[in-house]
Amino acid sequence: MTRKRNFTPPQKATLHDVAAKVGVSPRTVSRVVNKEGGFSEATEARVMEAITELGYRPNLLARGLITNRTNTLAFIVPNIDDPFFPEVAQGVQRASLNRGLSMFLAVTNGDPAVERELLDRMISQAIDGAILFPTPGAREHLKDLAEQGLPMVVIDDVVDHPSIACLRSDLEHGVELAVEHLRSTGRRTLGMIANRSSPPRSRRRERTFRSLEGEAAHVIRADATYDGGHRATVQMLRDHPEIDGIFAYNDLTAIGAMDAARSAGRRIPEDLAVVGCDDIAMSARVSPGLSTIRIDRERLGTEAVDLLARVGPGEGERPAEPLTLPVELIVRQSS
Amino acid sequence: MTRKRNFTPPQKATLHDVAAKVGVSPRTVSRVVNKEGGFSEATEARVMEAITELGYRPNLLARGLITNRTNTLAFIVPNIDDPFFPEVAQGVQRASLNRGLSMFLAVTNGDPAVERELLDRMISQAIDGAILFPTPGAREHLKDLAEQGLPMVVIDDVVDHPSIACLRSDLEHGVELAVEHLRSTGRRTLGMIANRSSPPRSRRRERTFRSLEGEAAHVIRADATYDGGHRATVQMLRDHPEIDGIFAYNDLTAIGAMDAARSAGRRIPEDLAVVGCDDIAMSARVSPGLSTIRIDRERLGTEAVDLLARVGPGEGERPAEPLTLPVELIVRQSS
DNA sequence: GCAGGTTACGTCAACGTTGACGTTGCCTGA
DNA sequence: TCAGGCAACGTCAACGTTGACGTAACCTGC
Repeated sequence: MTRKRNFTPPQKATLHDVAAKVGVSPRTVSRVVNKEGGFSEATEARVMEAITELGYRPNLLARGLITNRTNTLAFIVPNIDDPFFPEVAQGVQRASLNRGLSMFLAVTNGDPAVERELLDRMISQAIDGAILFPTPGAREHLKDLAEQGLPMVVIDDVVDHPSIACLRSDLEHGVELAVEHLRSTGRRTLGMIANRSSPPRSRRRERTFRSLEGEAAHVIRADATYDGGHRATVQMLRDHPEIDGIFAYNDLTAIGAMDAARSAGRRIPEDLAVVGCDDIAMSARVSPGLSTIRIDRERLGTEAVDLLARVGPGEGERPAEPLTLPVELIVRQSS
Repeated sequence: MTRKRNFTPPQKATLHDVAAKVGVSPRTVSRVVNKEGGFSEATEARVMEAITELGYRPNLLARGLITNRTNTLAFIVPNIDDPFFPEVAQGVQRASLNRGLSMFLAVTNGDPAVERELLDRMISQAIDGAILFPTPGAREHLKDLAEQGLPMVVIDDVVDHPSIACLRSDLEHGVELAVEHLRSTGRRTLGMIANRSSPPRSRRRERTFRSLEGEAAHVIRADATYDGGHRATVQMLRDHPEIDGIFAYNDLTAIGAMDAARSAGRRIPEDLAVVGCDDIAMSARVSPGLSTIRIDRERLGTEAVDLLARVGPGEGERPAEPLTLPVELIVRQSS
């Protein structure tokens, strides 16, 4: 392959270049860059000057190769169409920047194989840690990775391993609040739209709902999307027309449910009350406004980064019990 | 600092480990890993076996250090609360994965200093390229970076440099469609809510609107958010009560405008028509449904990655004219 | 006046990989 | 029969940085 590049390849400056310019050894420049100490103020000044003059930037690959740290973390989400995840990502990035970290964001579309592929690649990139909403069936794989020394934070799932920290929203309490609220407004028969692709052992909303509603609980599992909620509701209202209150896995699902219910001729909230979960921005905007369980998404992100730092290298502490963040019931017009 | 780690440090396998196990030189293993050829099938089989057995993964830092490629790109957006950007990000990631690239996502909050900081950091990480919606005043800085050899794609702005490619939606046509549509439904006085923090030379929606409406055009600049739209509308309807049609910078702004207008006692669309821009998912859900100019966000992302590959190393071609993607008018109930 | 310490450096090797180039051994054709 | 070529390796250095260690000069206290 012929190289047709005709402008000067803009050689990046290295420690050596800076050192040569100042007349010291690269090691001394390195010391200045990393503020290790062991240099005079005069030297420091001259080095700093040369650095700005040459536009020197440390090569993080070389540094990472030897220190085994890259100041980089991965944040892995099942999807990005649901505004919930970008908002958590916002929190993750903010907290990362505060700690001098960069964030890789990746989307799995709920596919464990994709998750695996992404994590493998991230490991090759020598990330310092990963924060993720695990896909179903990922537990063993995650333990493998942890075994290889990758610090991780899993959100809304529990994996028992010394270098995996767990972070959760208090969904159990959220579901209680939702059901209690629906009951208190006189609803007699409740249905729930659960998430088809939740990891089986972490169907916490569904489990709590069932425990509150008993054996006859009406639960349909659907995709955690607008369409999933729509379709599930059509079926639910057809099979059990007596249902007059729905708790949905998340707000997108709930909004789909509301639209489906109205198409089926139900008035909201008169004939059917709907409560969602997350409190995405959209929920306050739809009509009628969607009642929901609010999760503090920004905080979820920042806490995840904090936790990750705590399971990271240098900290021998075993991560404590899963950290649980509180939730809040927001009542709007849909219930 | 004392090391209290008590489980075996999970030494990652290297080329040397694999080589030792198989009884060949690391160079041969490298050849197999990279499918360079120059090895027998028997050797390949034994190497592959050892690789899976040891769980060997190439160290991308070491590889990048020598090849100067990391198969990594940065995608930099002004914010992530506006669903528009995550959806573009989705496209970017999908296209990236197809090409074997990883994506760094970063959010600037519209601050040029943050953008600069982020890009600098990315460069230190030796990314292969960057895709970004530039912040105002970033042009010179971007040229600096391009000069240092970073391939870039800027979206919805134009920067003239051989290693910067430009990608745009046909917003001019979009604005024409919107204004034409509002006029054709009988609106007499139009207002526009523009984006306060657009780079001055790329206020394309605003410029087109002004060129269509003439000198007396009613334009207010606001933050490109729900609240920005809300506030701008309050002011606009107070100062110019005769306005009966609004074109907003984006859908979030438009939805804010609708809410503000209704609070001010206007019926939509009877008293005031509103048209947005983007067609985010929310726009079909709000009530009344928001008419808007649809931008194919996924495609924007994938085209950006394609373009980036074309300005990347090895391709001597100067990027052609800015690539322009078509837009589409979606009429709903708000107009 | 000198042991001992401190400050401000320098030297060297190593991190894991690949580019450039060298070296076998076998096959081929005239 | 042997020059020439090719397949299948191996060797060595380099990428840019930092950890470990060495050292010269100077200071300190007694």
